[in-house]
Amino acid sequence: MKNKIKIQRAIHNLTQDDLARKISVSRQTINTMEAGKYVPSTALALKMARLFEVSVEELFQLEEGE
Amino acid sequence: MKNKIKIQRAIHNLTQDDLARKISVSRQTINTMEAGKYVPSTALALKMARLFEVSVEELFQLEEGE
DNA sequence: TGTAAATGTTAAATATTTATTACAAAATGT
DNA sequence: ACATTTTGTAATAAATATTTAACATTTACA
Repeated sequence: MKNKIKIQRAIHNLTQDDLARKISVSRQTINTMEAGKYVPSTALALKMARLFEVSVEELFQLEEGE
Repeated sequence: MKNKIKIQRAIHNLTQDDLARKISVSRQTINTMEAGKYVPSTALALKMARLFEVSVEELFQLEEGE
Protein backbone atom coordinates (compact mmCIF):
# COMPACT_ATOMS: atom_id res chain seq x y z
CA MET A 1 0.00 0.00 0.00
CA LYS A 2 1.26 3.35 -1.04
CA ASN A 3 -0.40 6.59 -0.06
CA LYS A 4 -0.32 10.28 -0.83
CA ILE A 5 -1.03 11.60 2.62
CA LYS A 6 2.14 13.65 2.75
CA ILE A 7 1.34 15.27 -0.56
CA GLN A 8 -2.22 16.07 0.43
CA ARG A 9 -0.97 17.44 3.70
CA ALA A 10 1.35 19.72 1.80
CA ILE A 11 -1.43 20.83 -0.54
CA HIS A 12 -3.64 21.66 2.39
CA ASN A 13 -0.77 23.03 4.46
CA LEU A 14 -1.34 20.84 7.48
CA THR A 15 1.23 19.45 9.91
CA GLN A 16 1.03 15.82 10.97
CA ASP A 17 -0.35 17.04 14.24
CA ASP A 18 -2.99 19.19 12.54
CA LEU A 19 -4.16 16.27 10.48
CA ALA A 20 -4.10 13.93 13.47
CA ARG A 21 -6.36 16.26 15.42
CA LYS A 22 -8.75 16.76 12.54
CA ILE A 23 -9.41 13.08 12.18
CA SER A 24 -8.99 12.25 15.88
CA VAL A 25 -5.98 9.97 15.82
CA SER A 26 -2.52 10.27 17.32
CA ARG A 27 0.28 12.06 15.50
CA GLN A 28 2.23 8.81 15.39
CA THR A 29 -0.62 7.18 13.55
CA ILE A 30 -0.25 9.81 10.84
CA ASN A 31 3.51 9.58 10.88
CA THR A 32 3.79 5.82 10.56
CA MET A 33 0.89 5.64 8.13
CA GLU A 34 2.59 8.21 5.94
CA ALA A 35 5.73 6.13 6.11
CA GLY A 36 3.73 3.17 4.81
CA LYS A 37 4.37 1.09 7.89
CA TYR A 38 0.86 -0.23 8.14
CA VAL A 39 -2.50 -0.26 6.45
CA PRO A 40 -5.07 1.92 8.17
CA SER A 41 -8.71 1.10 8.68
CA THR A 42 -11.27 2.03 6.07
CA ALA A 43 -12.76 4.50 8.56
CA LEU A 44 -9.52 6.47 8.71
CA ALA A 45 -9.09 6.29 4.95
CA LEU A 46 -12.60 7.64 4.42
CA LYS A 47 -12.11 10.42 6.93
CA MET A 48 -8.88 11.55 5.33
CA ALA A 49 -10.25 11.31 1.83
CA ARG A 50 -13.25 13.38 2.88
CA LEU A 51 -11.07 15.98 4.52
CA PHE A 52 -8.84 16.28 1.47
CA GLU A 53 -11.74 16.05 -0.94
CA VAL A 54 -10.23 13.18 -2.87
CA SER A 55 -11.29 9.57 -3.29
CA VAL A 56 -9.88 6.79 -1.17
CA GLU A 57 -8.41 5.40 -4.37
CA GLU A 58 -6.55 8.64 -5.00
CA LEU A 59 -5.17 8.64 -1.48
CA PHE A 60 -4.28 4.95 -1.20
CA GLN A 61 -3.00 2.60 -3.87
CA LEU A 62 -2.58 -1.13 -3.68
CA GLU A 63 0.77 -2.21 -5.02
CA GLU A 64 1.47 -5.02 -7.46
CA GLY A 65 0.46 -8.38 -6.08
CA GLU A 66 -1.64 -6.90 -3.33
CA MET B 1 -19.69 2.27 9.12
CA LYS B 2 -22.26 0.87 6.80
CA ASN B 3 -21.43 -1.13 3.71
CA LYS B 4 -23.04 -2.54 0.60
CA ILE B 5 -21.07 -5.73 0.32
CA LYS B 6 -24.13 -7.94 0.44
CA ILE B 7 -25.77 -5.97 -2.35
CA GLN B 8 -22.67 -6.06 -4.55
CA ARG B 9 -22.35 -9.77 -3.87
CA ALA B 10 -25.91 -10.23 -5.07
CA ILE B 11 -25.28 -8.13 -8.17
CA HIS B 12 -22.22 -10.19 -9.03
CA ASN B 13 -23.83 -13.43 -7.90
CA LEU B 14 -21.13 -14.44 -5.49
CA THR B 15 -21.44 -16.37 -2.23
CA GLN B 16 -19.59 -15.17 0.85
CA ASP B 17 -17.16 -17.97 0.22
CA ASP B 18 -16.64 -16.96 -3.42
CA LEU B 19 -15.88 -13.41 -2.43
CA ALA B 20 -13.62 -14.50 0.41
CA ARG B 21 -11.54 -16.59 -1.98
CA LYS B 22 -11.33 -13.85 -4.57
CA ILE B 23 -9.84 -11.39 -2.17
CA SER B 24 -7.95 -13.96 -0.10
CA VAL B 25 -9.65 -13.65 3.25
CA SER B 26 -11.69 -16.07 5.32
CA ARG B 27 -15.41 -16.45 4.80
CA GLN B 28 -16.00 -15.28 8.36
CA THR B 29 -14.21 -12.08 7.57
CA ILE B 30 -16.75 -11.44 4.83
CA ASN B 31 -19.62 -12.55 7.02
CA THR B 32 -18.81 -10.35 10.00
CA MET B 33 -17.79 -7.45 7.81
CA GLU B 34 -21.10 -7.65 6.00
CA ALA B 35 -22.82 -7.65 9.37
CA GLY B 36 -21.01 -4.43 10.19
CA LYS B 37 -19.24 -5.94 13.16
CA TYR B 38 -15.97 -4.26 12.40
CA VAL B 39 -14.23 -1.87 10.06
CA PRO B 40 -11.97 -3.62 7.59
CA SER B 41 -8.54 -2.48 6.51
CA THR B 42 -8.17 -0.13 3.58
CA ALA B 43 -6.46 -2.92 1.68
CA LEU B 44 -9.56 -5.10 1.88
CA ALA B 45 -11.82 -2.19 1.00
CA LEU B 46 -9.73 -1.41 -2.07
CA LYS B 47 -9.67 -5.03 -3.18
CA MET B 48 -13.41 -5.38 -2.90
CA ALA B 49 -14.10 -2.07 -4.58
CA ARG B 50 -11.82 -3.07 -7.43
CA LEU B 51 -13.50 -6.45 -7.79
CA PHE B 52 -16.96 -4.92 -7.85
CA GLU B 53 -15.86 -2.00 -9.99
CA VAL B 54 -17.18 0.59 -7.56
CA SER B 55 -15.42 3.17 -5.44
CA VAL B 56 -14.57 2.57 -1.81
CA GLU B 57 -16.99 5.39 -1.00
CA GLU B 58 -19.79 3.55 -2.78
CA LEU B 59 -19.04 0.37 -0.88
CA PHE B 60 -18.45 1.86 2.56
CA GLN B 61 -20.14 4.82 4.22
CA LEU B 62 -19.20 6.55 7.43
CA GLU B 63 -22.23 7.15 9.59
CA GLU B 64 -23.17 10.36 11.34
CA GLY B 65 -20.62 11.38 13.90
CA GLU B 66 -17.96 9.06 12.57
C1' DT C 1 23.49 31.09 15.28
C1' DG C 2 19.89 29.98 18.25
C1' DT C 3 15.20 28.65 19.11
C1' DA C 4 10.95 26.66 18.22
C1' DA C 5 8.24 23.81 15.35
C1' DA C 6 7.90 19.73 12.77
C1' DT C 7 9.18 15.20 11.81
C1' DG C 8 11.35 10.65 12.59
C1' DT C 9 11.89 6.76 15.52
C1' DT C 10 11.44 3.51 19.34
C1' DA C 11 9.21 0.78 22.80
C1' DA C 12 5.38 -0.83 25.38
C1' DA C 13 0.50 -1.29 26.16
C1' DT C 14 -4.09 -1.72 24.39
C1' DA C 15 -7.54 -2.38 20.92
C1' DT C 16 -9.06 -4.22 16.76
C1' DT C 17 -8.97 -7.14 12.76
C1' DT C 18 -8.43 -11.64 10.70
C1' DA C 19 -8.00 -16.75 10.69
C1' DT C 20 -9.52 -21.14 12.18
C1' DT C 21 -12.73 -24.44 13.63
C1' DA C 22 -17.01 -25.94 14.52
C1' DC C 23 -21.85 -26.04 14.60
C1' DA C 24 -26.63 -24.14 14.12
C1' DA C 25 -30.00 -21.98 11.23
C1' DA C 26 -31.81 -20.69 7.01
C1' DA C 27 -32.33 -20.82 2.16
C1' DT C 28 -32.33 -23.24 -2.28
C1' DG C 29 -33.33 -26.64 -5.59
C1' DT C 30 -35.08 -31.20 -6.87
C1' DA D 1 -39.82 -33.36 2.34
C1' DC D 2 -35.00 -34.08 1.62
C1' DA D 3 -30.34 -33.00 0.59
C1' DT D 4 -27.18 -29.46 -0.27
C1' DT D 5 -25.56 -24.98 -0.15
C1' DT D 6 -25.31 -20.76 2.05
C1' DT D 7 -25.38 -17.93 5.95
C1' DG D 8 -25.15 -16.79 10.96
C1' DT D 9 -22.70 -17.21 15.20
C1' DA D 10 -19.28 -18.17 18.78
C1' DA D 11 -14.72 -19.16 20.91
C1' DT D 12 -10.02 -18.83 20.64
C1' DA D 13 -5.66 -17.50 18.86
C1' DA D 14 -2.73 -14.79 15.86
C1' DA D 15 -1.64 -10.78 13.51
C1' DT D 16 -1.99 -6.02 12.91
C1' DA D 17 -3.49 -1.18 14.05
C1' DT D 18 -3.53 2.51 17.30
C1' DT D 19 -2.23 5.07 21.48
C1' DT D 20 0.94 7.06 24.54
C1' DA D 21 5.21 8.84 25.94
C1' DA D 22 9.77 10.00 25.31
C1' DC D 23 13.63 11.47 22.83
C1' DA D 24 16.47 12.43 18.53
C1' DT D 25 16.78 14.68 14.24
C1' DT D 26 15.60 17.88 10.89
C1' DT D 27 13.53 22.14 9.20
C1' DA D 28 12.09 26.90 9.36
C1' DC D 29 12.81 31.26 10.54
C1' DA D 30 13.97 35.38 13.67
